Amino acid sequence: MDEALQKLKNHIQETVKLSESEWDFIAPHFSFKRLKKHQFLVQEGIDVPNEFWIVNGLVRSYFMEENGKEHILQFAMENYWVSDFNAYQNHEISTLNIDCLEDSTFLVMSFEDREMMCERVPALANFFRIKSTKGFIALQKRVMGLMKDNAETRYNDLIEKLPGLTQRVPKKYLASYLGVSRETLSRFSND
Amino acid sequence: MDEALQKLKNHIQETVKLSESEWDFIAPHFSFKRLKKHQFLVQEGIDVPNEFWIVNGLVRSYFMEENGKEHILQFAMENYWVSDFNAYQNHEISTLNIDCLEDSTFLVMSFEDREMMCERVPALANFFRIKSTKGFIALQKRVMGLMKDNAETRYNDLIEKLPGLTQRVPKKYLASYLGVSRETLSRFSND
DNA sequence: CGCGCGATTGAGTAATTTCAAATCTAGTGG
DNA sequence: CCACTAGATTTGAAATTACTCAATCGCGCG
Repeated sequence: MDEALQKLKNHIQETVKLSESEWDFIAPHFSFKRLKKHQFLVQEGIDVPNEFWIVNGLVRSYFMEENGKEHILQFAMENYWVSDFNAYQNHEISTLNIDCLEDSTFLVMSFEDREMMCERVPALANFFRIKSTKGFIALQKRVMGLMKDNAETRYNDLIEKLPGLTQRVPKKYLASYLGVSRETLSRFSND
Repeated sequence: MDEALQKLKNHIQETVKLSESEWDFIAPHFSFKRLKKHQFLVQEGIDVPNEFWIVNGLVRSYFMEENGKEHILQFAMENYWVSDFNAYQNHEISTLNIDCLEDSTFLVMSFEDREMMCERVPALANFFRIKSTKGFIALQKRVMGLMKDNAETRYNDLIEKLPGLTQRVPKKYLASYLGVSRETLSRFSND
């Protein structure tokens, strides 16, 4: 836990400066969570009072169609912030599932604490502002890829952006993230 | 200009509280810009020192493939913030074009001013933090739509989300936004 | 040893694209 | 105000691409 908090402190300070007193104010509002592979961080149909910073491990967030088809929205690992941000921000029930692809550990922050801390610690508001902006930019690139590139190009971009992911997750998950059937992925992924 | 600034003040205050002195500090850092239909706000290959708040009008941001195909990333109108946020945030040259689909007016803010104002006026940092988060959520819904829905469903969702857009822009632009050919759009859009 | 999950391969099908041509429409200049 | 033209839309048909369904293969683990 203490080690995790120290990592988080470093993570935040890569983006903004935090005084010791600011950090001492913030730190107690995080709790620690440990999950095993296949356990859920967020489940469809349930409230989402928290967002999570991944200390260690690997998760996927995905949604299901009525017919049962799964679509992976994101893979997230060490240093990523994850949640169903729509449900979290707007106090709705989740439409996403987030489960662990590996044993994972998290620091947990509630919505109320986040808003309160952002009011009290401007540097933290700036931190999340910049993080959100970068998240927005990353998603925009994803949309551009979906519109411009075929599945094979998107596959190559993915393994370039997250090398090692291929070794950590079954290919069917990569297909689900890329938006193609496993069969199609299988036909052009030659390794 | 003054009228535009007043509108912006209201817009910001829908999300956060701003004192009069805070507003008086912020307001002078915006400039006013007026463009006619077909003129460009942002152009591919050029620096993007500014982001823009749309006072009035309608723009599209789009990117081009090497082969010349255009893909519309966003339609933006009154009250929207637009820019090539990737280029703007990371001081890169633009990969996007943004042009006016109607005569439009804007309030202009530079990157340096934004960062400086967010440091000095925490409420503004919170404003942009929340705006970014909502933008992220909206984009995520777009990605989900692209993965889950066929073009016809995406079309219906679009005209539901932005009614009136159909009357304001040629259908080929809607097709470009949706990620289908105009011919395909034509075959299911019956009005 | 065999079960089960994941990956691959094949064949047929569905959806969308591309190319081409015809039709319609709105804005411009005379 | 009208005629004209460029742009926008529609329609048809062929070609492409990815999907689904089905069968098989491969491998790790109990």
